[in-house]
Amino acid sequence: MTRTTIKDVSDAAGVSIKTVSRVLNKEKYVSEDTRLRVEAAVARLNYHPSLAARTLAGRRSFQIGLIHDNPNPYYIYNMQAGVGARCREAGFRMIVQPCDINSPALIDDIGSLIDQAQLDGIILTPPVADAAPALEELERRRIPFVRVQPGTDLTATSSSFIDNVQAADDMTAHLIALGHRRIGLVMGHANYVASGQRLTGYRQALQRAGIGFDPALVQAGQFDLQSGSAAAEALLALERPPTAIFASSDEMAAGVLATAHRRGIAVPGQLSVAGFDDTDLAQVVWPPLTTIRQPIHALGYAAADLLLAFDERVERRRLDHELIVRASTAPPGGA
Amino acid sequence: MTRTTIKDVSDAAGVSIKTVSRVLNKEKYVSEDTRLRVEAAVARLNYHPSLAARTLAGRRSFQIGLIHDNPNPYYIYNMQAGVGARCREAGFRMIVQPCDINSPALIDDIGSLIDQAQLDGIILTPPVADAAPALEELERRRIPFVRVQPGTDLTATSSSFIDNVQAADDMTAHLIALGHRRIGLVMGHANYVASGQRLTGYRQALQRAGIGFDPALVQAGQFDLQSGSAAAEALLALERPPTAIFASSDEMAAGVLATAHRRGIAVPGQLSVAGFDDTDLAQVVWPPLTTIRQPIHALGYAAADLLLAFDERVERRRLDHELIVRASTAPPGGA
DNA sequence: TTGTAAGCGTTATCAC
DNA sequence: GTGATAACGCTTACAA
Repeated sequence: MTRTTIKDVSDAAGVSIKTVSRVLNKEKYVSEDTRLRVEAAVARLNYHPSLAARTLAGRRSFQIGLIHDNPNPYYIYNMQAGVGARCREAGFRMIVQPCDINSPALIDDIGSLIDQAQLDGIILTPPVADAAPALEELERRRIPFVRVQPGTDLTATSSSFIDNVQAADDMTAHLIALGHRRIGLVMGHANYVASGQRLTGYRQALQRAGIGFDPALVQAGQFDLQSGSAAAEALLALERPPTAIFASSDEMAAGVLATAHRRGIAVPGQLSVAGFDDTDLAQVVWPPLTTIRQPIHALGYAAADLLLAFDERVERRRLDHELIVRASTAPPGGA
Repeated sequence: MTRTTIKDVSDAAGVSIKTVSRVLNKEKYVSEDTRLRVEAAVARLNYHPSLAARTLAGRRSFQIGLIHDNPNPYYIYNMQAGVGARCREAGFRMIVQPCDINSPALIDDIGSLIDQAQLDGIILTPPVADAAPALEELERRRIPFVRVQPGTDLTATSSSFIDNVQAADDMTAHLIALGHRRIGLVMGHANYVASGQRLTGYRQALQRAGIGFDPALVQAGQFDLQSGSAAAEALLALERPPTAIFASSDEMAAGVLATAHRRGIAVPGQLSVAGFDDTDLAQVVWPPLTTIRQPIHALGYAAADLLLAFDERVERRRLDHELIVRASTAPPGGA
C-alpha cells in the first residue's frame, strides 16, 4: 500500500530521478528516446506526482484561488465552471473560497489561504474585485491576481469584463425603438459597480433619444427576486407607471414578472419587461422577455487564462493587456 | 520576502520545533504555560503552516474531495456551502471536482485526484454516489468516503440522505386530503435513484387511499424547467387531466406553472401544483405552491461531518451509523 | 543530454 | 513534558 514515487518510475525507465522530473515538467534537453521511455513507464505504473512534494520543493503549487462573495448560485456555478475548465487544461487546481468583504477578517482569510496553500495566483470576482483592503493585501504580497468585472482602477490590473454601459444602452435603445417613452429601471445591488454602469447606459440611451430622466422611474434592488418584485410594485403604483421595465438582473426580472402576473397585468401587451440574463433563469421561465446575456463562463475562463499566463513569465507583476468579453444582445424574443 | 516557518515560531517562543508542532496539532502533554507562549508567538508572527509540508511529512493532507456530476447550480452551490462549512470548522480544505459518470476515464480522474492531492476522504453526491466503478475504485484504494443520497447498498457505506419515499408519500397524501383524486406526477431524471423513490412514495399514498394507479398520469422528466413544462403539456392534454400535479423538483414545478400560465389555467383554483423544493426557486417565484423541502446544505454538512469522523479513528474503514436528515413538509402555502 | 547532492517545512520516531 | 534527527517526494542548483 505504499505510494508510487518518481523513484519507481526512474527505476522502471532505467534513468535518473532528475530525468523523470525533466520529462514531467516538459523541460528541454531530453532526448526523444528517453522521453518516450519515461512516459511509457509513467503510464504503465499509473504514476501521479505528489502535489505536496512539488509545492514544497519548487516555486509553484499548481493551484490558484477563486475568491468570491456572491450569493447567486448560477453566477458561482458558471464562474467555477469557466475558471475550472481553463485550470484543467493547464494542469492546475482551483481552490474556491467564499469570503465576506465587509468582515475585518477579510485580508486575514485571504492571506492565510495564500500562505497555507502557497497559491500561484488569485481570481477575484465582484464585489471582491473592488474590495480595496483585499487588493492592497495582494499587492503587498506581490502575488499575481486577476479581477473579474472590476469597477475601479480598470487598468491597474489584468481583468476580464463586459461593457456594462454599452449593454444597458443597447437594451434601453431597443425598448425606445419599440416605442416606449416611460421605461422603469430596477437597479442592482449597491455593492456592485456593474449596477452603476448599467444606470449610466440607461441614462445615456434616454438622453440620446431626447427623453428626460425621471428619478421616480429608477428603483433600488439587490439582484434578487424579492427586490425585483418590490421594485415593480413601486413602479406600477406610480401615477404614471412605466410601459416597460428594465431589470438589472434576471432574478429581478422574474420578480417583476411575478408582480405583473399577480396584478393581472399582461406581459407583453400592457407591460414590456427586459433584463440582464446573468443566470439563464428568467429567459427560460418566461419567454416573453428580452435579455442581455452576460457570459459568465467565458468571463471566468478568460480570467484564468490571463492569470495562468503569469506562469510563463514569473518576473512580471502585471500583464499589459486586458481581455474584454463583450455583451451580446439576445435576439429580441418578445417586446 | 521569505516565508515564516515553524522555526521562526520556535525561536520566538524559545522552544523546540517539535513543541510548536505539538501545539499546532493539539497533542497532549504540553504544559499550559508553553502552549500559551507558542500560541502567542504564532499570532504575533502571523504564522500559517505550509499545507504542502504537512501533507508530505504527515499522514494527513487536511483536504477532502467533493465529486459531483450535476448540472444544477442550486444543488451544487448549496452542497458546496454545506460541505465547506463543516470543513472550515475542522480546518480542512474542500476540493471540488466535477466528473462524468459515463466516461471511461471516470475512475482515472478520481484516482489521479486522490493521488496528486493525497486526499483524506471523498464525498460523492448523486448520481456519482451510485456509480459502481467509482465506488469500487474507492474501496480498492481503501480511502474513506461518504455518499450523499445513495440509492443502492444503503448500509454498505456511511451516507447522509433524506427519506424520499416518505416525503413523496407525505405530499401525495396531503394532496389527497385536499380532495384530489387524479394527481399527476412528473418524475425526476432517470439517473437519480431519488426519482424512483419518489414514485414509490406517490404510489404508496395512492394505494393507501384506495386510488387506482394510472400510468398516464406519470410523466418522465429530467429535473429541469423544460421537461417540467413539457410534462405539464402532456398531462393537461389528457382526456381526463389531473386536478393536481406533483413535480419531483422545483425547477420542474416552475415549468408546470409556466405551462399552466401559458394555457390560462388558474393556479390554485383549476390546478394545484406541488413539488420538491430542491433549490428554493419555485417557492419564491410562485407562492401558490406546496413543497417538500430538501435540505441540501444540511445533507452536505452531515456528509462532511461523517467523513471527518474518520480523522479520529484512522484504522476504521467504515462508520457504523448513518445519518438521516429527514425531509420536512413545508407549511401548506396554497393548495 | 544526463546525473548527484542539497534542501523545501513539516511530522514521526525515539530518546531524555 | 520536551527535544534531536531522520524521513516525506520532489525541484533546484551544480557537475559531468
